[in-house]
Amino acid sequence: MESKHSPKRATIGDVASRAGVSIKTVSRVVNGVMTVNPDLAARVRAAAAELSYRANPAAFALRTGASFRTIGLLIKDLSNDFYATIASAVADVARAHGAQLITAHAGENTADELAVVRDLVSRRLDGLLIVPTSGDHAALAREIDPHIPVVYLDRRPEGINADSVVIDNANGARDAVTTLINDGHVRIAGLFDTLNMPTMRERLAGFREAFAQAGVDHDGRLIVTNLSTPDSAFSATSSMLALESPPTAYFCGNNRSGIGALRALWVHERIDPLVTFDDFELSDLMPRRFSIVKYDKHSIGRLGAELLFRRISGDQHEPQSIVLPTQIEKRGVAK
Amino acid sequence: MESKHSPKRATIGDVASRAGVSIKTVSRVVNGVMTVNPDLAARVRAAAAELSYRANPAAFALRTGASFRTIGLLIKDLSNDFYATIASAVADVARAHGAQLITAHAGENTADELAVVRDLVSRRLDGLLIVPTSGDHAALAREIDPHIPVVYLDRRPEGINADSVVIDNANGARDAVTTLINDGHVRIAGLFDTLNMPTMRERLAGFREAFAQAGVDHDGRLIVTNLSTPDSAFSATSSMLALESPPTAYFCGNNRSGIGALRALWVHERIDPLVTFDDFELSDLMPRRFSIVKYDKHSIGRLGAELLFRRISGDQHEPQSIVLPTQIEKRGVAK
DNA sequence: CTGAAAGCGCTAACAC
DNA sequence: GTGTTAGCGCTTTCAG
Repeated sequence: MESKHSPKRATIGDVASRAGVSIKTVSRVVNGVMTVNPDLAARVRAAAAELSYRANPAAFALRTGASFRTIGLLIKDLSNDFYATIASAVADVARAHGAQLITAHAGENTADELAVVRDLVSRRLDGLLIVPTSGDHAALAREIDPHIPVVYLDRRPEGINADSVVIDNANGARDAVTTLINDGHVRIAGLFDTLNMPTMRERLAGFREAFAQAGVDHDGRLIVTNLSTPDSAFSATSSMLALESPPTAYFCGNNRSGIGALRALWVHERIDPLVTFDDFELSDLMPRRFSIVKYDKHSIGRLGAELLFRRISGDQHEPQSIVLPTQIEKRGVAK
Repeated sequence: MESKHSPKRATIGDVASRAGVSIKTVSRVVNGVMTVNPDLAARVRAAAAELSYRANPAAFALRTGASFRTIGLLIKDLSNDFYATIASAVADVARAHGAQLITAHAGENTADELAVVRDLVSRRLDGLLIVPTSGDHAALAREIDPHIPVVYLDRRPEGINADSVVIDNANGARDAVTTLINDGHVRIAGLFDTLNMPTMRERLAGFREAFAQAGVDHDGRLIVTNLSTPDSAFSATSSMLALESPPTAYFCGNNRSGIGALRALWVHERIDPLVTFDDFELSDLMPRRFSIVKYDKHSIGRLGAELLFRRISGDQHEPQSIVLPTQIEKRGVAK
């Protein structure tokens, strides 16, 4: 993959001979460092412009040992709003530090993810932000050059000591379910995505903890998992509504199941209370009232990137884990 | 066991002396090129692992003239779904070509955008995808190294001859408004964002063209611009509803204004036909029927990136402009 | 204030 | 099959 467009690129030597000066003078002018005779400087600048000279970053980096001022972000998929928001925040922080951001898709399986990490590492980036897809964080860590700082996002790193920024999933779910229990609900449906995701396991754990703390028994048949789309949550909710004694309230582990459940309730003209993890666009316009467990997606990226740049500039403190709090908020409009 | 705080990075020379071979042998093993005595190869690999050796990409690039296998995407903001979808598609194409993607935010003003372009260009990326923010495309083009292929997205490049992928805005708007006219509507509201955006101007032009083609006069007072949020479109629509003779149908230039107008109609319990440019998440769940002018966001990124990689591999054809068609589709659920 | 020469880490020729 | 040497484009001593 070599870009061969037009003739050849001008080097510093070409500029020097065209300007009738030495290479070093060009270097000085280009880098704007040290004083240079204004006459010569002007000649150099003219020559550089005529040849549309651009410094070779590889040569610069090789000689000076400087980095490419680039960090990497490994996420599942940029088309997902959750990851896009994180990437946006990271890109802003990177820019503020004079760096750019490479966003890499982790792909579907662990092997792909490892290959991408390898690629990223081979580029000698200044640092890496990772939202782990595979469960094997140690395998990931093994790929990573010890010289490259890494911050893990959204999943607590397992088996390795590293910086991370995570959401307080268990407590967020527990608090939400507790509000339902306090309102007298016992038959509370729990709709979750696949438990392969650590975040989902934590939310389910919080769900159960709420009952344990309240000393209330919960009917395990009201828990459904592997709901990865609004449609599957719609079906699951519809099925539950057909039960002899249907749930009287709903807790959803993420916005996709929340949206599906909301739609089912709406279609069946039920107004049972529902609380779902995650906010989503237009949640305010949903045609019924419900609650969400909200957190600051943007902060995941921002704080993670700030942690990373602190490491990049030499911070040697013990790795820390930032846990982002959740809030319960009302959404939807009463019709 | 290697130290986690190795002060310096191992070079090929370190590996060579540790393995007791020459530098060249290490190079061969590392690059997997040419046959090497298995014994030596094993020794080299062991030494490389012990020193956790990683090739220096700057030295490699400098020596071989190879690129960093990186393309750039300049967009306004990754937190916007439109751009995130494009970025996602581009990232996938890049990956398929063994490259990674730097996504850069253009910032608020033209100066920022130029600075970012300069940064990107100075990195000698293999190619650049640009969604221009400022109107001055020529100024952008002037910053760009002639060796770097560029593809413009979503806005037709003005004053320069370059590849581009754009949406058929004018025809999409015209067709949509024509359906309303054909249904007998004359007092059709037109809600648009700022006309500083070329896309918005094209959609407004299409709006007007529909009337011209139908030979119908349109009341210009029903056109509102500078609607950048759902809230402002909500207000604008509410005001129109209070007119002596309110509009009987609505056309919205993007999903922001569409959402605001829908909400206003819903609140005021009106069921006048509405068609808006852009799809949006949950459009299927909106509590009333309406139509959208849809196009394939993903294709903007995918086709643009494919065009770019064709240039990168040496395609010298005349620049081409791909115009993506639009479709009118039904959305929302009848209550 | 400017120039000549050395060398960053690596690979491409060419020797052995 | 393996080692030696030169040099990619640049910055950095160190002289002039």
